Amino acid sequence: VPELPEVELARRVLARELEGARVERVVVADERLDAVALGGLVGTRGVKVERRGKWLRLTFARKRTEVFVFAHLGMSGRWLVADAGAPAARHERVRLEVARARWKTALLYTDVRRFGRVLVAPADFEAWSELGPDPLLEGTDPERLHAALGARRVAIKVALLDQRLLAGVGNIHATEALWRAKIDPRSRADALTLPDVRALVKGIRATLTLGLRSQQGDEPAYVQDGAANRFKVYDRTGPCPRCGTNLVKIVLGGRGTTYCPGCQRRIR
DNA sequence: AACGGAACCTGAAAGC
DNA sequence: TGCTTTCAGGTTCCGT
Repeated sequence: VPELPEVELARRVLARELEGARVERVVVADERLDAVALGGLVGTRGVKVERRGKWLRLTFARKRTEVFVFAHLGMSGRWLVADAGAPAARHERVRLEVARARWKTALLYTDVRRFGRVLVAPADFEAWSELGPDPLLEGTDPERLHAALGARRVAIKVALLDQRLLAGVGNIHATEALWRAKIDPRSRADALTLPDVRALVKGIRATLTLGLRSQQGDEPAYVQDGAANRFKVYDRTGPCPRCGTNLVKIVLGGRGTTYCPGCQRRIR
C-alpha cells in the first residue's frame, strides 16, 4: 500500500512517539518475525527514526550501544498509535509499548498480507545500504540517472521500480511521473535522452511532493479509503485529464500500468 | 549482470 | 445467493 509519502508519514509518527521514550514491553505475534531479537529492545531508549526510500531505520540505545530495527511496510503494513494496554488491533504483528515521563503509548505494527518486515539488523543491513538516492532526501541527479538507465533495456516503468536505481518510487508514483513527463511507460529505459530524464525527474519530484502534501494527521490517505482519487491517471479510466484521449491500462513487469496513448510519447 | 516470471500472503471486489 | 477469479501502492528468488 505504501510508497514514499506514506512511509514518510509513518516515520514522522514513529519519531514523535519513539524518540526519547523507553521501551517497556514488546509483543510479537508473527512466527516469521524474530521475537527474541525484538524482545531484546525492552529497556532501550528510542533515539531516532530515519527513512530511506520505503525503508525505516529505528535506532535504539542501551547505555552506549546502539540497536537498529529496519522496518518495511510491504503491501499492507501500517503503524498505529494506541493507548498502552489497548486490545490487539486486527492483523497486529508487533507491539512496542513505550513510556516517556509518565506518558505511555503503544505502537502497533499491523500487516494483513505479511509482506512487510520488522527486523533487528546491523546499520549496514544490505537492503538498506544498497538503496539508490532518495528523491526527496538527496534529490535525483538527472545525469547520473540517465547514465544508469543506459544499462537497462527494460521498460522505463520497470526500471523506475528498481530501488537500487532510485529509492521510494513505487507503482503509483512511477505511473504518475511518466504521465507528467509525457513518456510512454513501455519506452525502453536506455532510449531516454537526458532531456527525457530531466522531465522524468521533475515528474517524480512533483508527484511525490504532492503525495506528501496530501498526508494529513496520523493516518495515511489511500485511494480505497473512500477519499477521492488524488492521482492524475493511477486507478482511473476514461479521458486523459490533459488531452482527453481515453486512458489505457496494461501490465508491465507484472504491475498494472495506466497511461495515455494520446500524449505520452513512445521513445525508441 | 540483467531479465521475465513465479513466489510469498490475505481479503475485497468483480465476474459468473 | 453462492462460488470462482482477479486484483492490490512490494520485494525476493530462481532459472535463463
